[in-house]
Amino acid sequence: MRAQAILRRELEAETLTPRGLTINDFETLLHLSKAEGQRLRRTDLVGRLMLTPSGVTRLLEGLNEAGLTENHECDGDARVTWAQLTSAGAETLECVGVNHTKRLRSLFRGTLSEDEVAQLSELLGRLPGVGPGSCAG
Amino acid sequence: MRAQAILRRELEAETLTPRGLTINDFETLLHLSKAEGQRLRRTDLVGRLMLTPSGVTRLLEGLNEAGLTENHECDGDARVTWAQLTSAGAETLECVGVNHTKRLRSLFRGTLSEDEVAQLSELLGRLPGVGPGSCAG
DNA sequence: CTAGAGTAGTTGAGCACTCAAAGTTTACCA
DNA sequence: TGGTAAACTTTGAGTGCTCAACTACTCTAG
Repeated sequence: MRAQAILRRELEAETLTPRGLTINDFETLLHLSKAEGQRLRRTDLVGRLMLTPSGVTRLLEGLNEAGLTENHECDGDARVTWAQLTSAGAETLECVGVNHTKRLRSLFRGTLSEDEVAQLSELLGRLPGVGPGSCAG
Repeated sequence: MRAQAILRRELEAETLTPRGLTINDFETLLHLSKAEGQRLRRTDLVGRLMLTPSGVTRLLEGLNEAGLTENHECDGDARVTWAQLTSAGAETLECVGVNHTKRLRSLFRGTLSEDEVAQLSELLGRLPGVGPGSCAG
């Protein structure tokens, strides 16, 4: 638990904070960019980011304000509002993402081999309440 | 990173929150109980809990208020104030600790074998910025 | 013995999140 | 068809932490 806290902080400071982004901001952009139509419902993000619904509301608030995402109504279900990646969002994701994943990899390389990373990922993935694919590497 | 977040929340809700404790409260008590004289300096806790000095100040504020720890001056260095475990603190640690570690173990058992836990711990321990012994098992 | 650097700790402001409660829309079933 | 349960989301209040700036003490070198 502690390991993650410090690693997270380090990564965040490295490339994200200078652009005013948090890890969850970054991962939101990442998830959106991978999603069909580059958009996701709030509930989808709740699952993917492991936040509460209100947490997602606040997160998107900031992202919308920064122009990196947009709200879109859903025809057919007035309850849901899509979070849609804007071109500005895709752009900053590209800039940040390259540095971020580069930094991430370089942190793991040297201490952990390719196999060990896979092993770690497998073990972590088997922990209760945690499905696979919750890692943004 | 996500794995830890949800695991932490689950464990916290299980046995800690009912007593008004957070994970860090618990770990503070644990570290104090293991320390010589059952007391530690603020700086020691900064290292052990991976918090900032101000975080530790706030943490101890609550623990002191609850009567689980006490401040003690240090003869010989007026800068430091010890965080001292009280008997009430030791008592609640005992009550909570049993359930907490029991719950922790049962979460790991079934999904991870003894060897795998050791393996996971070893891999995690090699991550940069993370010394050994940062796990409160 | 004094100036500077270093160490220990606190404080105020702010942030990212949580919980509980609510509003709104949709689905299901008698 | 109407009523109730469920799904999706927001809001207000509160929490645990961080950062930056600060005070207070101690050590070391000249």
